[in-house]
Amino acid sequence: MKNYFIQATKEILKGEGLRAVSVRNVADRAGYSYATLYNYFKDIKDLIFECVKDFQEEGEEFVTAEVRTSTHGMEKIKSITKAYMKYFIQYPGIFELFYIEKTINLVNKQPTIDLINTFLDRLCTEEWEYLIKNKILKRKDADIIKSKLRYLVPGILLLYLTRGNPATYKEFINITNEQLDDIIKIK
Amino acid sequence: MKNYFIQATKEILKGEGLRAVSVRNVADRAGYSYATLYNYFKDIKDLIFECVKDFQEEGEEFVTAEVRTSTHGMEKIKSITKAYMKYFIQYPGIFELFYIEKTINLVNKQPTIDLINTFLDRLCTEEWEYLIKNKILKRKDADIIKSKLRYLVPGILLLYLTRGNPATYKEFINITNEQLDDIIKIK
DNA sequence: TTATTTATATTAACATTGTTAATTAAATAA
DNA sequence: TTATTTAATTAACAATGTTAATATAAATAA
Repeated sequence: MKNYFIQATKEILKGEGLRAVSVRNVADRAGYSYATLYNYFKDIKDLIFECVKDFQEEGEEFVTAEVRTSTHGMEKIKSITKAYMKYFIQYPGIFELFYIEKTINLVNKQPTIDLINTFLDRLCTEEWEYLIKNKILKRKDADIIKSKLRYLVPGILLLYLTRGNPATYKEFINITNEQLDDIIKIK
Repeated sequence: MKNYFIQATKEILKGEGLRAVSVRNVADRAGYSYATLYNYFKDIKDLIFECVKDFQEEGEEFVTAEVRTSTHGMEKIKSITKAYMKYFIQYPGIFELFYIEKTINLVNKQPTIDLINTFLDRLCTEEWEYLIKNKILKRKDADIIKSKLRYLVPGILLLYLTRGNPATYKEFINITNEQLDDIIKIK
């Protein structure tokens, strides 16, 4: 039941984006009245944030499919990161939801926020463990790179998606490659 | 005249933040009717974006004051960058305006957007020129560092301000220092 | 100075948002 | 079957942005 509303919200987020999500819009698509929604969600923000978990699973599948052919190594970290970014480029509404939308009750939704904050880290966990196990990298160095990616990746996405910087997708890809190569190369 | 509305908007942005800026709220504070506003601005977004230039000047003054005691060198680039970040931490509403608020008519406001995109670069221009002139750094290396800062800095601010990552201001400062030191050290 | 025109400001109104309270319909328990 | 509980809908309210019609102030022409 809750799920009808969540599915409808997800469709709108992926299609028209965050600003198109309204109580009435969601309810119409779900086939119920807008007031019914309040029997299942505290408010519209609550509903919107319920979508995060689903999108994480979807994003994980997307990334997994994209990097299937990559072989182990630092290059795979790079591939995962690029696939991660590609997912958000494909669905800017999901980027808004993950990184921009103000939560108001940040404390109330901490588990969801934590999920977002560790998303890329989790996608790479397996690969980091491989690299450390095979002595290609020390754990300490891995942590440094992780930390750099954690802030750089949303930064690039933010400027491209909300400020048109760089101006073209091609440049976006070039800059992404440059920056990732620089961070990821073993020193 | 236009200026009354802009001043009012700036006060609200600095105080209560972007979501508190409404046509009626601004007009009340400016001492005029809300409809009067439409004689001077196409819409509310237009008004909001008119504030950017003023905040840039204010931000520049803030940064200049903060780094007054710094001596020339890479450390000064770091100081400028930290002061830049401090300004946004002090006024999260200005960060929203600069990096988050969707413009809708992005093409229409390109000069303003360009202003934002080059803000930090411009604050550092003088110092970069000094470093290159004195052969402390090659222009090419300076450009690489500039590019890294351009994406990293908004990334750190975004995660801290909208996702509470890291959780405390102290950690935020530590991470900022770590990341800046790593980027800025001469290789 | 007075009348007319122009510029400016305000009021009223509408559509769209989120949210809540009152009402109706459906399902379950007696 | 009837009573009670649960779920869904309608109606209503306040706040938002925006526009059109009206009123007022300022400037200009007679």
